[in-house]
Amino acid sequence: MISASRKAHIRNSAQKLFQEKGYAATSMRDLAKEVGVEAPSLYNHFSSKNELLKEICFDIASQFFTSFKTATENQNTYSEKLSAAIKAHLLIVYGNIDASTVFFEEWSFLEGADLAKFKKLRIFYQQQFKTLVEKGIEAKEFKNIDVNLTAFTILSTLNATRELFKKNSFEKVTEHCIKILLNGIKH
Amino acid sequence: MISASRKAHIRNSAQKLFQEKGYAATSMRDLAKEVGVEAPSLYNHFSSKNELLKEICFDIASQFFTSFKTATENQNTYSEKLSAAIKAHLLIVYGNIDASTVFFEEWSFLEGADLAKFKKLRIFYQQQFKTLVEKGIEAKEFKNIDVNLTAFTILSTLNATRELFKKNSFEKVTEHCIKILLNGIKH
DNA sequence: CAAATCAACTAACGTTTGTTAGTTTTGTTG
DNA sequence: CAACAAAACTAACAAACGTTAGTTGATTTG
Repeated sequence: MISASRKAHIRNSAQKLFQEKGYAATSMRDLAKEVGVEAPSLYNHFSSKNELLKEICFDIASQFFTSFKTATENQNTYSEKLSAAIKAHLLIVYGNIDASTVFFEEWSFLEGADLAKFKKLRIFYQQQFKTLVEKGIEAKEFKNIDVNLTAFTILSTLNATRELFKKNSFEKVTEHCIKILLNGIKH
Repeated sequence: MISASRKAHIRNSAQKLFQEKGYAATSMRDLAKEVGVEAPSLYNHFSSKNELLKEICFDIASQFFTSFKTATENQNTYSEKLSAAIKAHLLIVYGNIDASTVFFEEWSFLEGADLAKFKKLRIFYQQQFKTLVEKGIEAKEFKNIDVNLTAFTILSTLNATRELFKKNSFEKVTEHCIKILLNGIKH
């Protein structure tokens, strides 16, 4: 049981509990019990409860960014780019349901500079979707709809899919989201 | 300062704080400070912290149900019924942003029988939207899409609008939601 | 094999938590 | 205005909180 995997195991347990009960309602003793250890032992791996949250949030954030970039850069039309971005986003959610939930629901418990930095990342990610919609409108691929509202709607729909993946396959959910969201905006 | 309005004032403060910081992270002393009183005084009006949450959640739930019913029963087509239901839902959200947020985000902190009852209400409300979509498909007004996924998508989009109302008018958001959501499913 | 590092442990700290008990003040009503 | 009820107060409770200190046993490294 080497150090890296132990740390990862603790983080996985934290993701699970934060997702299940929320950050504030999860105590370090709850987490310790889940890991199978006494609470103070956790501090050999993480300096604080909030650092645990920080690592979870920023790690998955970077996955969303990477996935978005590689998915969109190899597409031609904005319709295709948006489809690819949606699919890429959902792939990360599907593969990291616990962490995604923490990312969407618990980030507000980040503190100080971490919180500020996280907010900026979030806005920037949303901006990427907004830009896609904007350029799609310019290219006459999309209807002339409100860009802010549309980008927001797309992301909030995607974020809600965590719930759907419990009972539906990745393919089915993805297909449905792309269909619903793109039909609403395409010419 | 009569009893009823005092109680309402406490509940409003609780809604605000629960929405802002979450139920678990809001202490009775936080709430007391917001109300302008000492913590034990709150127990003259509510028997526990959880009862406060219960009243908030079930009160707004009944508003959603009433609003849905009166909105849909006077419409002819399923397209119109769904539009009316969306608008009715958004009207409640718009008029009760704090309570709606608590309803959507903090209900899981309900305890025992309240929690079980609330879950049933939630499923039933979702079922109403599902039925609307189902009948719309039967009547050939809507495409032959997955009913569960569609009902879920509609509601999660509507629930996310809390955020939008901070920067956009009721009319603009409502119009946008109806357009996006109905265009995605109409023939 | 000794030295050093790592990761667990127990004990305990100071705070904050929801809540109760008992008392005093405020406001209403006969 | 006296009597009563409503709603505030102070003091305090036991439990749970995040975290620190100091120690012990296991594992890795020179």
